[in-house]
Amino acid sequence: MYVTNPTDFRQTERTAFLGGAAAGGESSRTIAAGAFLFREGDSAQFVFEVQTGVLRLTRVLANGRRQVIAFGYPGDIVGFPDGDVHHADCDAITAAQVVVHQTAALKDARRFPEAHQKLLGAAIREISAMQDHFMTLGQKTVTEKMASFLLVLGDRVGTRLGEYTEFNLPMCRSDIADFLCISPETVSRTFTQFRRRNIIFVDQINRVVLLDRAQLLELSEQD
Amino acid sequence: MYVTNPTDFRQTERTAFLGGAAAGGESSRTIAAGAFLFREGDSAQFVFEVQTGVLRLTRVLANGRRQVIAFGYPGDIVGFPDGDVHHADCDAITAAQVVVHQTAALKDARRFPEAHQKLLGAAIREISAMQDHFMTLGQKTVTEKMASFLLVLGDRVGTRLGEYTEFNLPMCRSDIADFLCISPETVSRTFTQFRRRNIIFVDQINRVVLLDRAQLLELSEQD
DNA sequence: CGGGACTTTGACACCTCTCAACTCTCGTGG
DNA sequence: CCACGAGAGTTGAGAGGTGTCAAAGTCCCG
Repeated sequence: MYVTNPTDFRQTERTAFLGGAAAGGESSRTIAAGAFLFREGDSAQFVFEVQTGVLRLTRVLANGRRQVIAFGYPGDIVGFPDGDVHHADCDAITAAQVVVHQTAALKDARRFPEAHQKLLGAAIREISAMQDHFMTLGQKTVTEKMASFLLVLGDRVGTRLGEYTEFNLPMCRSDIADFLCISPETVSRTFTQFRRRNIIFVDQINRVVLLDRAQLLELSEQD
Repeated sequence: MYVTNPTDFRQTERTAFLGGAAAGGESSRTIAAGAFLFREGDSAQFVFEVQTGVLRLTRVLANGRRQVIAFGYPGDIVGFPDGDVHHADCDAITAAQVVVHQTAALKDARRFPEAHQKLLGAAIREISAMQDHFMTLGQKTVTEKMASFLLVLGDRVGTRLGEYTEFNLPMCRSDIADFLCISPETVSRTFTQFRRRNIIFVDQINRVVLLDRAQLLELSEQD
């Protein structure tokens, strides 16, 4: 999950990544909240398709600064290897279920054309989404980043409440901060600012209602 | 080409992307300096492997802000589509030669297992490099970004001059700025700072000699 | 009720951007 | 051969957004 223009995700394939056929030896797996799916440096034997729950991909710089590279929502693929190892940590923000797929399929298009095909599709969509995320990280102000983030989540996981959209924020403020490359304090300040302007409503700390989608859209691309 | 830890590129496959066999209908093509290979919105019929020269991938935000997503150096693949279209502009900074490969191969693993295989490999390496670039954009100061950038270029395209490394910077200052998400003035100031500290030597405006690689390395990861 | 983690809020500093002027390079044309 | 202009790069001054540090508030859970 990257912060992109909301429209981008409408093209995204949401169907189960692996069909019924055992194309490469997939199986299912459950991860408890807080548990790690893999860690940086682990041998990359599998890639994972998120079915339920939310995952978190992170990397840590030598000096301790942390980057949240992506959130893994249902439909996302996580675990594309760097060579033969994972080069990010992946843990579960909420309890999650994933489909496990052997990376062997990555290396043998002849034996697993079906799985291979879909993995390449997923990889290309990932590249596309990451390029969008570059725009967000590099060219946007804090307000624009937060507005984009809320819009994307609303579109991907929101439920309609009349003319409003409501959704959960399972990740903590500092996860959002490290994802958008800003400080947790600034995340908090921006939430407050949005609340004061009646753009969002936050009843519980991780439950958000988008009250004014139009204004959010404007804020997400303002000059 | 992304700004990553120099070590990452040693793993990168440098061999020609397409073997001798006509696996998907490739051909070669020359691009003049300044000419466009494709533009955002163009139907994505081909992906390209850079053989010689340097390409530039850019996107423009609605308000005119520009992001240089990547530089395409020999060995890089550019043009992974977003759906059926390109979602970035690509033009040549210097005259360049590319191998043209039909995107049909992206969609048919059965007919083009060889090409498909290599494309997936390239895509996965691309994802890996982009994740590194996130670290650079989000977590690094201007000095760290510039130091990382110079180190990567030195490793990828530098020639040894005794204990020094020399290379060309075919892109202009504002390209570097838009790639690293900083202002051109700041790029210039950082060059000056590096020159004054005898870390680099700049004889012509786009010819750089790394005098003190150790210090650059330190600057690229300082806390 | 107490402790701890997370969040919010405030004050302040500083890094980087913006704006502006100046310099340098290079190509053109008198 | 020199003057000129255009574009890129450099340098400086000032402003502002965001980070840092610190303290207070909130929530959850034992």
